[in-house]
Amino acid sequence: MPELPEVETVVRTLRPHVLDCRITGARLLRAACLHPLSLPPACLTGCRVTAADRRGKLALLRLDTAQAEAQALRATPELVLVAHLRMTGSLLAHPCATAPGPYTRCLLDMRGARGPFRVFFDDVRAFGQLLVCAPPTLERWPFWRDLGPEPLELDATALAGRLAGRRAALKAVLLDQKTLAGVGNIYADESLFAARLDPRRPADSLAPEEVAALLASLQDVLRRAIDQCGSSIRNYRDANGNAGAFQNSFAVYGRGGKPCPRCGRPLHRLRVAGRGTVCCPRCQR
DNA sequence: TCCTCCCTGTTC
DNA sequence: GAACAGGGAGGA
Repeated sequence: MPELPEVETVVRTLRPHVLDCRITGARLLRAACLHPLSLPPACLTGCRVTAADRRGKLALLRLDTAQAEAQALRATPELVLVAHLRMTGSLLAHPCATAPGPYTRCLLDMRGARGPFRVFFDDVRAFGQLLVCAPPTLERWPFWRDLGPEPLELDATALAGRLAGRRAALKAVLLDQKTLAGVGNIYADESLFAARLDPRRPADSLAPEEVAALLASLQDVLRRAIDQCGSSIRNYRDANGNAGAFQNSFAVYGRGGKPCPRCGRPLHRLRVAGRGTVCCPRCQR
């Protein structure tokens, strides 16, 4: 399930493939995977990739339209291709002859200095979405507009401000992309364990030193996960098809019933904010 | 603020 | 053959 570290890894591994390359064709294989605000992917033909970025759990390709085949687009200097991978989405670079698989939802034919190749948007569960649009349209997308700050570019004072007045469970507030952009179930559970905080605590009940501990734990977990190229639970892969390794470092996620790494007592499995949650009732308060 | 739904492969 | 995985939209 691609969260911030997985999307960061996808973007880092995709960037060397696509940067400065031209899109020579685009095929949408499943219409439902296109965001309602999106232009048809075919309009990307002729565009050149100028950047590959990440915002929260979103992967973004920025495109120069100067040589777009669709004449109308040349009035717009830039397009963006936004991919939300949700649960099982992936962006994969393949040789140009590779045929789409059963779960390929969109494919881009590209050409760069090293010749032609393809990028697949694969997604087993079909929860993921693609959005092709001009930057002003992005600002009309409420999810984008309301995204909270990047957790790796935040200080404790700012986090405290974002938790203030939020009476919902701490974990629910961390998963809310308006609070912070990019935290999902894995890294919420792992950082709450590292910070010794009960996921059910009201978010606005944290003392300043607890907020500081939470931010330090979250940033540490995210940085370590990025260093390990993310977590491969089921089918997460980077743009080269390689798995991550951070799943081998989980303290609590997916370890309900197993001994707490800190106190040795069994980890509890519960449901918080409608999500499976693992925590240690003794170590997390 | 919380619940249900979407989607499909895997596990029980 | 049901339960489960879960991010986000939409509704209660």
